[in-house]
Amino acid sequence: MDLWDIYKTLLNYFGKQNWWPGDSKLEICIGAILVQNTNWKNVEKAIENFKKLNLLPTDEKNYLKFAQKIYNLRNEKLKEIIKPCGFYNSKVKTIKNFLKFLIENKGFEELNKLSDKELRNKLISIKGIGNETADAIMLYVFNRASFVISNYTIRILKRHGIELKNYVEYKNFIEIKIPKDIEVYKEFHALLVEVGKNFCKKLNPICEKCPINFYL
DNA sequence: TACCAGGTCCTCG
DNA sequence: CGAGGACATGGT
Repeated sequence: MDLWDIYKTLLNYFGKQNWWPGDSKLEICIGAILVQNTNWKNVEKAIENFKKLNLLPTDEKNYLKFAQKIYNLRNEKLKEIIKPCGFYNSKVKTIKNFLKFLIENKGFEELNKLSDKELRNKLISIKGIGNETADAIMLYVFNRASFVISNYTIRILKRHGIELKNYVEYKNFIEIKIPKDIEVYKEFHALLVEVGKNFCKKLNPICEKCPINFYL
C-alpha cells in the first residue's frame, strides 16, 4: 500500500478540502474541541450561537478579547450555547481550560515561539484536549507538521491491514510515509475523513465504490 | 429503533 | 499500559 498514491487518488476524487473551516484561529480551536466525538453539523449550530452573541470574531483582530468574553461566561450560559454538540458538561470545562491557557500565555503569537514538541506537550496537558485535538490545533492553527489521526483514519488503515498499537504509532506510520508538508498534512487528514464519512462506514462500508478500494 | 458522529478521561486489572 | 464505560445531542 502506497500512502502517497492513496493521497493523490483521494485528492483527485474529492478535490481540495481547504480545512479547517472558520473565520479565525480562535474559532478553529473551539471547533476542534466541540467536534470531539460528534457530528460537524452540530458544531456549526454552536458556532452560529457564539456568533449571534458576538462571542467570536469574523477575522483575527482582537481575538483575545473574544476569548476573554467567552471565558467570562457563566458555565450554564456556555453550556446552553454549545448544547447541540453533546458532552457539554465536559466541553464547557475543556473550552475554559483552553481559553485560560491561551490568555495566560498571551495568545497565539507568543505560543508560536515554542518548538513543535513543547507546543504539543503544552496542548495535550490541557484537560480535555487529547492527541487528536492537540494535533488538529497544531496543524490547522499553528501550521505545524503534526499529522492528525481520526478514528476514521484508524478504521481505514485497519481495513487495509494496518493494525498498530495506539494513536502515536498511527501518527508516526503516516508521517514517515508522506512528505513533511503542511498543506499535504492538512488535505490528507480532511480527505481521509471524507472516505470515512462516505465509504468506510463503521457498520456497512461501501468498498465497491470506494476510490481507494484498489489498495485493499 | 438503534446506532453513529472529525474523542477524552477515569477506573480497574 | 489497555480495555471498557461514561459522557449527550442530532441525524438517518
